[in-house]
Amino acid sequence: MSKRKDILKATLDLIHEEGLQSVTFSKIFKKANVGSGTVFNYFSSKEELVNEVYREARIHMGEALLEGYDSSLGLYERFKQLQMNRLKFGMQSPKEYLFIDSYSYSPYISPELRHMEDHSLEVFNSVLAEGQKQGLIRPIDPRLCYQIINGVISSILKGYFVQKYPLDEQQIQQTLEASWKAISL
Amino acid sequence: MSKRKDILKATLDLIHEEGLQSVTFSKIFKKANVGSGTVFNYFSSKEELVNEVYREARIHMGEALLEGYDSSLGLYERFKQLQMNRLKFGMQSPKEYLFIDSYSYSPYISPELRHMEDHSLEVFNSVLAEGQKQGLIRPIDPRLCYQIINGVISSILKGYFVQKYPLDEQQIQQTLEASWKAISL
Amino acid sequence: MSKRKDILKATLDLIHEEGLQSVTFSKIFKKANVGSGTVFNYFSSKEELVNEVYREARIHMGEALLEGYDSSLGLYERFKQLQMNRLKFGMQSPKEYLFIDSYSYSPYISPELRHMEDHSLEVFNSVLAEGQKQGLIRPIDPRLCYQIINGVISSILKGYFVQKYPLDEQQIQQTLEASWKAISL
Amino acid sequence: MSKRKDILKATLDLIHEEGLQSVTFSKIFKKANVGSGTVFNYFSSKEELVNEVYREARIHMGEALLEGYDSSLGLYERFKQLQMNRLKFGMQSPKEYLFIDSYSYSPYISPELRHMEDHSLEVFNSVLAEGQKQGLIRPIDPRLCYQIINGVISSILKGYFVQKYPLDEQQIQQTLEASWKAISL
DNA sequence: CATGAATGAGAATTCATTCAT
DNA sequence: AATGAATGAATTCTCATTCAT
Repeated sequence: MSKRKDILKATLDLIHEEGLQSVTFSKIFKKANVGSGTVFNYFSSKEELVNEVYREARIHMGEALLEGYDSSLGLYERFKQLQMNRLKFGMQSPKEYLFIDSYSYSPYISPELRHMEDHSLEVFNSVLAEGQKQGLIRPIDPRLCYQIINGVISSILKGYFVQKYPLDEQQIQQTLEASWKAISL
Repeated sequence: MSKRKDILKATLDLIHEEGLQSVTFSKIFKKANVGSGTVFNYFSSKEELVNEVYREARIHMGEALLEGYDSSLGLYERFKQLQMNRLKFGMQSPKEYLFIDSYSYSPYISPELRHMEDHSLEVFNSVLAEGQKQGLIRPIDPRLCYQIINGVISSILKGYFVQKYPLDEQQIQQTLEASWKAISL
Repeated sequence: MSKRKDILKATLDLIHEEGLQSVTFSKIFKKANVGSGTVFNYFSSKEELVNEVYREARIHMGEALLEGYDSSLGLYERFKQLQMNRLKFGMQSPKEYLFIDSYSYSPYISPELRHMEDHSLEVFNSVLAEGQKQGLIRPIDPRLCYQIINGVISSILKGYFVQKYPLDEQQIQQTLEASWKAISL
Repeated sequence: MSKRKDILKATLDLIHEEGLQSVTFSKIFKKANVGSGTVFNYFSSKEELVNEVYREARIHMGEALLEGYDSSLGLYERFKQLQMNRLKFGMQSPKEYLFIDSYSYSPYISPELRHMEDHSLEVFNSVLAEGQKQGLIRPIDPRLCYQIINGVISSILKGYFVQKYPLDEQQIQQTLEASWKAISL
């Protein structure tokens, strides 16, 4: 693995373990096993490094959300696939998921990055729009709609992360169903 | 206003504006208009100060959530009241709401505080339990259930905060309804 | 003596002893006997500190140049007084003199400072102008004229500083005379 | 041009533009368009590199000062030739001239280099000595004498470099004359 | 209580230098 | 020779905290 990747990984790990406010370069050097100067060959400052971690996490999540997505399936199937993908991504990549969830609205992340191109978002919106046209989904502002279903997954995952409860197959199904019921007619 | 309150307010404002990781005492002194030594007459360290901000925000929110709550009302009425209170609190006190939402799981906040007594939580749980007994709410793990309805409000508020959309009366109603549909039978 | 003065003095001493390129904050702290943070309460960066050293040296020299200057004296007397003052200042304050001489044209010193108000310069120019009007001084561009007489003193002092020769009364007189002859008719 | 020359040139340029204290290898690499390792094939350290720049500048100046010097000419002619050469060298090679002028007494330049063989100095001294013997030049300590005439040129050049004034033929003549009058009887 | 100058541990960053290719 | 990624010692600078007034 390249030094660059070592550094990005160590940074994400540290953010997850101790919170962004206590991540220092010194901790990053040690965790990534690189010399102190090395980081600065790749990232000109801590802010840039953290933003790059964010960018890569967003790309990773964007891909995961669309995995196995089949536009020829029925609307509800597609909805469930997308939601399931999000839930699974959160369960499998808790560090990335939490980092994105926590810092998407932080001033530390540059606005350009926050609004980076995101194909999965377009797919989500097209599903919601189609559902509303078909009369399956309630006629709510699509952005509101998106926040609702996203919020259900996000909140469930956070409870899971702090071990409030396990997330077995049944509870996963209940969660997906809840997010569907929340917006469907 | 007392110096103590000046300091707490300045701290919350700064956390909101720049994120906890960029809040320094020096910034707090200036914003609160107090001498640098003054803070230490009230708070023994930065961690204690931030935790106190958290504690007061939690107390404030706890009261707001139960405002006008009437246990003699019907179950759905009570549910709506609680959810409306949460949404309204978020809209009226965005700094406190966001701070609580963002840092409740941060290592910077002491575990005791995180689990501080919270009457509103008990009330929520009793409503959910009663709803499940009455067959109005689906038989899901109550903690899951709580996360779901909480997650809807939280997510809607975050979109509102970044001005994705306004929150007028109609959209508020849609949000509350969505949170109810998500868990009701 | 105030900490601020301690720092300025230590900085000037170090520049004189080792040259600007090897002056570090760490050396300044030790020499000035102050904590490392203290410097930054007074000067926001090394550049600012060095510029302040320059500014104070210029003020000091400006005062010294005009010491005992009497506008009612004859022209040659006044010329000699000014030149003597410069020579004496250099001999008595070699660190300040050399620093000004070496860095007045350095990019490290801000242009505003380089062109700071300087009453002594005006006095010099008025003496030169008057001398030219009276036909005592050759009609050369006054700025050229100023550089010539200044250059004689400066160069003599540098030789003196590296102990090429002593500067006793006779040599001082010869120097002053040389600078006069250089521009007089 | 060889890499070695590229490096020496880039170094001199940087010293001129930003001052020795701000010259870093990284800047040299970029300006000279060589890889970072390349410098160390030619110079074992930064100090050695800078000293080599100094040495070459001194050699260059030494040659320029004696250009067209004809020992069979009259004394004043020879004096003027030498002074003119110095002035012309400064005007044509401001970077080298200023570097020599500024750093000849810096601890960064090795003492051996500072006192390197310099035929032009001997020539100067012989002219001054002869002038004194002939009663054309005042009987001043020859080192003082040398500093005086050198100082006039140096100072005039510095004013010219910061564009205080142009140096056209008339002003050049005035400068040479001034340096002669300063020491002549 | 209120203040702010002083502090020094430690964090961010620079930069000369090495070394494998 | 030429390169440039990697290094870590040295440097600049920050910031929570103390303490005398």
